[in-house]
Amino acid sequence: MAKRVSHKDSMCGVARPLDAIGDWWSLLIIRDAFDGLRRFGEFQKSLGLAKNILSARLRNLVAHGIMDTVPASDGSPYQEYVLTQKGQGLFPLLVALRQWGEDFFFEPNEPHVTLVDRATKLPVRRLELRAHDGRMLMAEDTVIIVPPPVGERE
Amino acid sequence: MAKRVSHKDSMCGVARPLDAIGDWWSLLIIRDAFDGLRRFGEFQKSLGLAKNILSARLRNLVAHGIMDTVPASDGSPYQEYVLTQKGQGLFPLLVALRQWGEDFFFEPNEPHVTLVDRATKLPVRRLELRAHDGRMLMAEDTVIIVPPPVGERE
DNA sequence: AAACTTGGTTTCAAATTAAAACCACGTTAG
DNA sequence: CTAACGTGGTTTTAATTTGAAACCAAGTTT
Repeated sequence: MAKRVSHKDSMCGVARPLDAIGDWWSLLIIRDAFDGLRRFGEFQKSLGLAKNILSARLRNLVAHGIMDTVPASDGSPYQEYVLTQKGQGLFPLLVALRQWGEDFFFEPNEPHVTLVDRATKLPVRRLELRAHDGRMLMAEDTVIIVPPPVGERE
Repeated sequence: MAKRVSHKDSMCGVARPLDAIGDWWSLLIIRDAFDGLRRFGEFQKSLGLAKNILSARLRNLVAHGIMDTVPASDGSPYQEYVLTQKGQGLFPLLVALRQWGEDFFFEPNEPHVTLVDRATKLPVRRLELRAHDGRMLMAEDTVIIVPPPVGERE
């Protein structure tokens, strides 16, 4: 899980994150964490994956600073897994994934769970990419630029 | 790659998409496609992955309707791989991944590539989740709701 | 003290991934 | 015409990962 440093030595801004969460289960674990699950057993029951795999994934997430272990909140002698700030930073990604799923993986009238504003119970807005000045941007309206070589930055 | 139907029979709005793009390489291929790459060889050179794996991934992406093959645009007798509408729908997710990467995978002053508005060359805005009425929402301000059972929807 | 629960680790078979060799087709060079 | 070459793969084979199931340890309940 660690040695995917591609031929280009330093990994780019997309590849680096993927190294931390780029497998099937990790994002599902994180989603469950956002839904309030904290205990090993809860994750396992919710996801139905083998315990050794869950164990490895949680260890990996903790190693990457995405989750953290804390002593159990109730009296029990076990630990719980909670999202760090870094982990919570994945919320928009999860929303993007969900919205894409809604758009393309469900029949027009197929029912599916919805993410709603807790206060109003209304569905959240669609994520949209905007320019600095607020214009909406499509993929074609953007470019990737590489940073100027060191020494040339003011 | 197909048989991950978890214990719960029908997969949720997060798991379904992950079945299509939930591996390390697929998203990198898609990002390269957004960057304008189209040919087998271009992807392989850019990503440095084994040809059989690239072949399998492209086949999978095409099978999921995320990419499509078209006859080569120049005269060459080969085909090219282009993003479908569904594939282009992944742009926000890619932006989310990139922004998260920038936030947590680079040192404060470490240079990294940036996504900018093609027109102004200014960095794009941060993706933000907003309520129906435009309020910004944090993860804790949202809930997942399940659709009402069939027959109870007006 | 026997059984049970929780949270794992170990073992081992099966599936996936990766590297490398091979191959087919069309183009270019001699 | 034929040999070498570039592109876009497939096949073969070995290494790595995954997953199911068994096992285990510590603490709790009966």
